[in-house]
Amino acid sequence: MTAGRVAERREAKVASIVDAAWKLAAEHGIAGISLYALARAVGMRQPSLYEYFDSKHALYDAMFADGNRKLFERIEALSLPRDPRAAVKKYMRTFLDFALEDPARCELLFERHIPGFTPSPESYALAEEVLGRVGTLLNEAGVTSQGDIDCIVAMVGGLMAAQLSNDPGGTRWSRHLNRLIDLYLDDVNTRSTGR
Amino acid sequence: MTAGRVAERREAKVASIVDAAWKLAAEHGIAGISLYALARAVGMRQPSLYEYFDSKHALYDAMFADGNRKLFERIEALSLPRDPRAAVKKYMRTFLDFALEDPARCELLFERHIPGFTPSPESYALAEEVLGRVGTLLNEAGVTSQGDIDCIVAMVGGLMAAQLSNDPGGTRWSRHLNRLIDLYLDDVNTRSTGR
DNA sequence: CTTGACTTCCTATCGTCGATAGGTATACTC
DNA sequence: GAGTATACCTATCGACGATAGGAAGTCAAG
Repeated sequence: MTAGRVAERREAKVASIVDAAWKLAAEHGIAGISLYALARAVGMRQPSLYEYFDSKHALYDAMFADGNRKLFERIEALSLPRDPRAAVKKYMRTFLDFALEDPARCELLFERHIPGFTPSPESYALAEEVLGRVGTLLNEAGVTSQGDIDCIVAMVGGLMAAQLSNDPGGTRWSRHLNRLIDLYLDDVNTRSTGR
Repeated sequence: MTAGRVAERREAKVASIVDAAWKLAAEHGIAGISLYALARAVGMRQPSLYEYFDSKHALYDAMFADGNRKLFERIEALSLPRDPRAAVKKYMRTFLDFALEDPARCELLFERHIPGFTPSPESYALAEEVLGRVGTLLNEAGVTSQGDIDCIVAMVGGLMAAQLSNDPGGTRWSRHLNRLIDLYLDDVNTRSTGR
């Protein structure tokens, strides 16, 4: 597992390229990254990038994995309240804040903004880990059916997309998050304990 | 206003190009349209398209307007029930069905899938007409605050996006539409008639 | 320390794409 | 019938992602 100097140097370089790519994405949108500009940003010529990524999509895949890893870390660092409903709220709020703080990242991770790009199975596994936790958290809050989980996830996604495309940086949609969660969880409760 | 033979021929040609573009979009995705292929599909060479559209974005703009016009027509043809809640449901269902029946169109009209594309004010006005009707319909159903309208629109959008990207052609998310509308309208009701 | 292999970066070039320049034949107008 | 606008063409541009092939630097084995 110990990398060896070569592999270590290589990994560091890959990481620095991905970092530079995020900066360019923030400036020009996720689809606005040009390999020429990216190469110059890390002191290279464009073809040299192919030493580290087989294609532009491979770069996007690395960014996708990187973004999901950051999200996972932030969620890992969370100390969730005991109350399941409060935990769901905190989790979802953390997710929403993360998504909204970088539109370009959001486009890559949560919208299908790059024509033809599909994350590799390894990268997607990271995304599913985050989604899996939503499932268990919701379970603990009394949400057991997949349909209900789907609805809640879709609602949060809807808030995110609307916020991002109509009022980026604002809170016109995101501020409704907690209320919507309460609304839905109350309904689930009513349905399960005799209506 | 009467077109004259030249303008008439021109309009017909523009319409046929837009139609061909929708076909290509259905095949290769909205971003996968190449002007070369589009030109050949209507029996032209690529530069000749510039006789009808100043740029590719102008083509997208025409498609955006065309799509919204089709949506508006379908909504116009609707005979809405007197019951406001039923009317909202029927309207939203019509919208959702329309959105889901052509993923490529959906990407152009309701997601921001083309890097750098923003519809022209004239084209966007068509979209706002559809959105405006949602507002009045919801008003009649007792939803008066902008925040509530935002939430409902976001929820429907969330269902649409989730359905399209995770289960295109299916109903895993879209089938929850009516229930979600009921849930939210009930809540609005509870809030307004003393809680 | 030297040799040979691997790593890392380069220049040159390709094919595709959107876009422009400039020309020509057809169609309409006076 | 002459002049103009329309509608299409060929040729070419510049930007982009990608490939070919080579040169310098790094590193480990003898």
